[in-house]
Amino acid sequence: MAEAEYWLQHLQSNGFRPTAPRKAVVEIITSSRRVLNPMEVFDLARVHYPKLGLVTVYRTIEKLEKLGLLQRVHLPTGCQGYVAAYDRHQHLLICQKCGSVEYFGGDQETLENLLTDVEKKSGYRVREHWLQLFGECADCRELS
Amino acid sequence: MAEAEYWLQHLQSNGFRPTAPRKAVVEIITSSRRVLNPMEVFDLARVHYPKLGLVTVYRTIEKLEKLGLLQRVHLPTGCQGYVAAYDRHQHLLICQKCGSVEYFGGDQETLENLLTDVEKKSGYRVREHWLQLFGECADCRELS
DNA sequence: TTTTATGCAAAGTATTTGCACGGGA
DNA sequence: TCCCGTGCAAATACTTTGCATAAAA
Repeated sequence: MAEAEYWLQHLQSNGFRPTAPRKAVVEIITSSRRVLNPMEVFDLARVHYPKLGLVTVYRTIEKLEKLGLLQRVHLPTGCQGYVAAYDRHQHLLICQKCGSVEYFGGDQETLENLLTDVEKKSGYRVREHWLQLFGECADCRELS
Repeated sequence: MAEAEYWLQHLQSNGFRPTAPRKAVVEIITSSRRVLNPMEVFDLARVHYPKLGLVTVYRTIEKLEKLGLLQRVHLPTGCQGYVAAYDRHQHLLICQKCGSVEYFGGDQETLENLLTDVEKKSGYRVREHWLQLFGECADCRELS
């Protein structure tokens, strides 16, 4: 639970109190390999902290996102999913079977070449990019 | 308005009637260079067809999306935007100033190399991908 | 003791559904 | 005439806000 500890310290050093409800939310999110939406976080965190309110989940997610700890993820099925942000970019690799999410570094140079190429052809100045890949993770491929 | 005609024929050949409300919706969407959400489509289409109801906009969008004519676009600001689908992929180039959207072909080989590289490193089997670029279009760059 | 955080309830917002009427085939 | 499509109203789902109480500093 080291990651959760770190998040709580991060909250604290930004003037937010590391309370029990926030701890419950943070622990669920940091220990999940999947994208979770607010209701899922609520249901999971409530097991450990039954008094938790859904509103607190929303408010905690909002703060974590602003601090850059949490990243919102857009999926074909919905856009209120969140995962721990290990990168500023949405360079995600999402398993369509088990829902697990991971970041990939990829070949930075290849991607930059692609962006430069598009800039030349289109006349755009590219400032940001989202790249998300969907497929089957190694574990799910083994099982099938 | 050739594109709108084509969409209406497409609707018709799939058993849906080319009615006046649908025509109003289709004309707005096919003539827009920007991503539009259902309410924007409603407001714009209503100018030409005042009796239009918002529900019909939702239902028409749903049909157009299923037929593959319309594609839902996820943006940082929201996920209920739609643009004409000229490609199965979300290879979009979006202007952060004027909101205009275009598709880019890019260098297919470069992208495929990138995906293959990620597959090797991660053990994933990649089935789909989304690539969206955000920046400034040529017109907006000129103006600034 | 002071200030922030919480949970409930209520208010907004966005989207979908039920249904009687209207219009295309 | 028949059936699909429409718009209204109501229902539903999701998210935010107001406020009195509770908990942290």
